[in-house]
Amino acid sequence: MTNYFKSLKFDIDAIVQEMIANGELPAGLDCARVAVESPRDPSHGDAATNAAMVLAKPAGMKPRDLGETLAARLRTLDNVTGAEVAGPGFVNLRLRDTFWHGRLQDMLRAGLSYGDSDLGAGEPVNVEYVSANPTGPLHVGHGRGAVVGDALAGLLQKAGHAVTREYYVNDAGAQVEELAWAAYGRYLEHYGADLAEGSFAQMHPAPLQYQGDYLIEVGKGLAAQYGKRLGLDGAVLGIQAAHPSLWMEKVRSFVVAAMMDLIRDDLEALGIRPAVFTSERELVAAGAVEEAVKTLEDAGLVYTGVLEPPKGKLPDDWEERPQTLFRSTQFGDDIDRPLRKSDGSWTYFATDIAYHLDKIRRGFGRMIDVWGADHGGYVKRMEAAVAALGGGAARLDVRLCQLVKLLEAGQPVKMSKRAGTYVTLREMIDRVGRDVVRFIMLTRKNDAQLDFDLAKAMEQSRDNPVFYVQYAHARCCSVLRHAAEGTGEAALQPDALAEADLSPLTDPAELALIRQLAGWPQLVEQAAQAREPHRVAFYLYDVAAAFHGLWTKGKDDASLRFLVDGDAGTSRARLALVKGTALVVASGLSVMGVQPVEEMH
RNA sequence: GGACCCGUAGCUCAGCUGGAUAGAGCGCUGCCCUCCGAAGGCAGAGGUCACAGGUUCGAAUCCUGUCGGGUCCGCCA
Repeated sequence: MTNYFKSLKFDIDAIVQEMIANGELPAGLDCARVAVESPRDPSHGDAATNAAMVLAKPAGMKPRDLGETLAARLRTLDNVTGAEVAGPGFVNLRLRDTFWHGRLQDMLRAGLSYGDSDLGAGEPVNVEYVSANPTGPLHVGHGRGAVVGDALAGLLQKAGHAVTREYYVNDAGAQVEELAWAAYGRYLEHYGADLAEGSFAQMHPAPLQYQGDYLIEVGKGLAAQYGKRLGLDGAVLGIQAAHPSLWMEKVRSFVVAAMMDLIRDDLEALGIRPAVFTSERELVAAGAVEEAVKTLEDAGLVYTGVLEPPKGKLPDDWEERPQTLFRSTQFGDDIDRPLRKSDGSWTYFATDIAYHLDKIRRGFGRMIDVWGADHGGYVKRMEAAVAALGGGAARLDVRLCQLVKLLEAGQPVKMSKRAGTYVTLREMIDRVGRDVVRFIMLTRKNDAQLDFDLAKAMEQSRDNPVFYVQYAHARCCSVLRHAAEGTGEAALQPDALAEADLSPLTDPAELALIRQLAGWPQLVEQAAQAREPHRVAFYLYDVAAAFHGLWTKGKDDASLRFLVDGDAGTSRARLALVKGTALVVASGLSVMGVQPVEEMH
């Protein structure tokens, strides 16, 4: 149990049980709301509990009186040097220095796995993120979803869940068909066709939606694979467009594969590799939608009905008509949602229900989807559908990511595809580096808009959290390198340092740093439960601040330097602290998918 | 008209699922380099936590309403 708050809570629970046995407290007290946390103000001690305030009322006692009784018993614990009642009834605990030295040993022995928790109990969780339509390269908004999803997956993994990272390929539907038209157009152009005239324009009179340059490559690729015979099965096509029934299937799968390669490369540049890619098209072809709808029908949750027209601005082509509806209102949605389009085909919602049923069948009772904020209106119905499919046993948790606003030294970057000022995720990564992208994307909670300043991201100052945290790690490494010249590498291994005599660590700033580091296991659990990976970034910033502060103290007071001339014992104890700091920072960064830096340049 | 998110220092944002005197960075004021990296650190000024009610020992946090900003609202995925 590396989360020391939990072990203190355990001690308090034991005391309460003992008091109940003695008749000092009535039986049947609920200790669930008893909490142990670190006080905001360090002068209040090392840990505080609200036990007296929470239990006072059911016990029929005054909080401060109960607090005094608890405090008296807590003082008898080995690690406790003081327990006082304060404020409305807090019991503040002061812990022996050796207790903190023990925590430092914990982290040295655990290494990078310090903070691993069994909270998740190996429960499988499916985390689906990005899932951008395979119609082009990823943009920076996708990047945020990718980073948040991946870090959340890492966090849940650290908290003890069996995590599967997944990407849903939306390779069915009208958009992909439109993409295929564009690719086919590029293919014809490769052979010199003018799309504005002739058969292509007749068959596809509307302007093409997808005009990215990356499709020129796809057109070339089609030509390389099929020559001039694409769609004509042996006959030579020339530059005239053939009926889509002759080529659509081939072009669609070709262009989707090409786009997915593009996207996979973009993700790879961020160090992200989803373990599972699920194809919408394959699900539909396998009859998964019919099956899912039948499941809902059997549960009596599907009916034919007429929806009220939406309030506010009405779509131009609105007409009232009966349609196939899912009773999502029974699960907290505002209105029931349609499963079929007017042409009888399934809505996207229906196929998405099938997809989530597929996840449930693969053994995931818990699913997390990371979506862009523009899908906000879709959350309730999807969570409702999963609740319906799982019969209460399955749960979907959707996390929305707000927009990323791109800045250049404080000025908004105007993004326009036409003007060529559009910044792709890849360009962003090439410019500032993948670790910087990953870290900055986690410096805001997911449901708040994120300002990403390309210039500031590279700045080397405290204003830039990536730099500040990396700098702390680099400083640790620098001290350890320095020390290694005297003692050799072996003596600086974590296991060796864990055996060191840590009693020289008595300065308040040193103990405060250990306290900060020892909070890592608790932070992992709380952030995982809240599904908020950004907390890791803020935590590491605080750790870095504590470390930089301690470092500079050594400037003013030579006796506080990490390496003290002529005092091998103190130096060794402080090296243990430096190593512990490096380990916790590295452990946190690894959850975020960021590589710790050993030297700054 | 409705749903979801946001409103905390001049600016950008944290706030540990209800705890004590609400925190950090930037900016402002004043300090600290013969010394393991000053790419850092210390101190000061700056707040009716949008507003009004409610819940209780206790609210920035939970509930209701109001105001302001964003996203979205059959047959796009």
